[in-house]
Amino acid sequence: MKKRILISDIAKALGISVTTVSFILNDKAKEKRISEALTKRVLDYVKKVGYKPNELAKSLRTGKTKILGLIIEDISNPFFGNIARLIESKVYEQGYRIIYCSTNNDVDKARELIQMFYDRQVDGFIITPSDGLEDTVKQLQQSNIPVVLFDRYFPNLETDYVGADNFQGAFDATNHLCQQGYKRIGFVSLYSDQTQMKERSDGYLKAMDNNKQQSFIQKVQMDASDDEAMESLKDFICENRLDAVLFSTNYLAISGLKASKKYNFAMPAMIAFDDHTVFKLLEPSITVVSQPIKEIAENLINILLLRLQGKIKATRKLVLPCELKIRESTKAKATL
Amino acid sequence: MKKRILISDIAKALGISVTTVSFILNDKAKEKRISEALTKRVLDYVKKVGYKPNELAKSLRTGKTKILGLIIEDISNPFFGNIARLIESKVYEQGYRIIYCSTNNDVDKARELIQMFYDRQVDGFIITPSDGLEDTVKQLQQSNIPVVLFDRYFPNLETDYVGADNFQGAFDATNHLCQQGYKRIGFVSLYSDQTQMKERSDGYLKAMDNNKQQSFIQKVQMDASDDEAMESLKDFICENRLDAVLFSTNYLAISGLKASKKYNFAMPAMIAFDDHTVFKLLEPSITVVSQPIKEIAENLINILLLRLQGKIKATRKLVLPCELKIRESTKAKATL
DNA sequence: AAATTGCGCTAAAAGGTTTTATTTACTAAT
DNA sequence: ATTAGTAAATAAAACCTTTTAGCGCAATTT
Repeated sequence: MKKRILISDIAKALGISVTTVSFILNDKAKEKRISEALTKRVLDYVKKVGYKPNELAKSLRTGKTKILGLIIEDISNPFFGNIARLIESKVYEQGYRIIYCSTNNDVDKARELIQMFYDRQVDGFIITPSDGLEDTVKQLQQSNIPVVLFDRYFPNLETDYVGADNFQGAFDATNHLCQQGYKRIGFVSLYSDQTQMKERSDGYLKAMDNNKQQSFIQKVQMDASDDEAMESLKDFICENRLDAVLFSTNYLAISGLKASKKYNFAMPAMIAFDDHTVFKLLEPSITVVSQPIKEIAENLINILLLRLQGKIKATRKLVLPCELKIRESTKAKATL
Repeated sequence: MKKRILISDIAKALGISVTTVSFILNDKAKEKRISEALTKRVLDYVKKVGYKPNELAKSLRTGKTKILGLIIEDISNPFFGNIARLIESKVYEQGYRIIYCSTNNDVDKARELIQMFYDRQVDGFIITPSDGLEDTVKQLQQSNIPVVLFDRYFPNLETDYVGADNFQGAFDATNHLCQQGYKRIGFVSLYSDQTQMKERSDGYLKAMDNNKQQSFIQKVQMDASDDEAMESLKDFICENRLDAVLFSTNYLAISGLKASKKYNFAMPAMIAFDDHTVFKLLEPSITVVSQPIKEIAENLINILLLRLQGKIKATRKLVLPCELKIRESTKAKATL
């Protein structure tokens, strides 16, 4: 690791040209009809001295960096953290690297990050777009740089996308609550136009309609503090005398649980969207709608890699099924 | 964002040389005695056309990438996830970017990642070193590239380091358990030579000695599956009839909690090292030794930046105090 | 009058690759 | 004996910056 050795050093040492070495190193020996003897000689020498090409110079010349930009909402949320980890290792096997950043749902920050990654010439993007990022994504597409969205998308923009079946997930969860005999089932969501929220909301409403039940919906500001969220959740649950709640995200569910502790009211039956370590451990354990994290990560990478290789033209939208993991928090309501 | 504009385009458009533009863009206008009029003219034009230099070319020339490598144990552990997020935003303000990767405590992977980052010419490293990484870190130092370790360090290697006062944290926690009247206090750790584990273990032992109590120690294999960990924890707690346990990491504590649920035994009084969302929510809530995450992140960055600017020579080792957050899991034991 | 200094700017090298276009030295065919 | 063709390798351009060294001129100093 002491002093970097260059391709020209190798050429000099072996008494051949830089070009030849480069061809051999880039697996173009056959194509360029370099003799097998020389190929072997070069390869052996390169291995012996441990030469590693300067990736910067390589990227400058080729225009490819082999780095992908991952723009997610919040790396400290286990849902995103786990996806990030899976993506990271998947991509790693393919010789690509990840640069990631969290936007915390701030459009301006998202725009800045994307610009920064663009300046660094990442080869492609995986983005959980925040509200208002449509233009930026469009610009990327126009610059001909592959983008795959996940978790949510823009209805008016043709993009690759991988996500869970939010409608079905919320629908199943709500149905499950109905079947268990709950009568006053609330839904907690965010003030946001993001598609995944809309879909979950639609799933809840559809199931409520099917079961001929009155619906209760509470939205929380995206930038609300934990305390604000807790207070409004307390009011929502208590004032409406809800006997069950579907939370549209795991952190909303956690705010709800904290609220029940802080304000000392009994949490009714509940289901959270997205699993979390907490939920299995609590007493009672919490029923969740679980997204297929692994499949999401795999498909994101696959689609992005295919794009990078120019192997697909039409945009791909992939919607993967959620799984309802039934735990103790939704046991059947004692019938009167 | 359509077609990249180059510095030469600007020079041509304004009828001046590339050099001049470069000087102005790099704040060397005064130093190089470029006239104010011209400086302004260039700056205005650059802003107008939205020119952004090609960072690759810049890095190739200067040898600086303004990218820092962050090598952590596991991005999906909230302790590391939170540190990563804090580091990310801190560093961002200073014009640096982060590339991160998780090692999952695998030395070989760690070595490979570091090599990869080195090849990409990151300007500096922040590393949670896994066992056996000493040589690699030493090589980096010899290559004159700044490295700051955190969470753990190598006693025989002079390096910058930021971490928590693990000894004191474990000592205080153990003392607290003693004061609450517990008599059979166990300590759960890992088979690992990492310093933070040793220090926590020492803190526990010292406190037990001071209180003239028998100590119980159980170690878990680092690569143990969740089930294996759970089983050995069950045995440890039940067979020794422990009335209190200090867990040396948050995920060990979580395994313990899962075990108590799975094997249906009552979890005795407990304290976990490192906080976790779960712990506040559980019934009873869990007392923790909490590391000063924010201070750790800030100091890591500060030290690394000072190094990068060549402003410090002597190595800095910073040990920050932990805080014992007392919750319900360690209420006083009913005296007989 | 000659030498030095200061000013405002620039040509060209350097950084380390990949890739295009070409050369050289053969062999085979006319 | 010349031409054509091909295998094996290479020189040089290109990628886009930063930075070194220096130019031409006017003003000042010796």
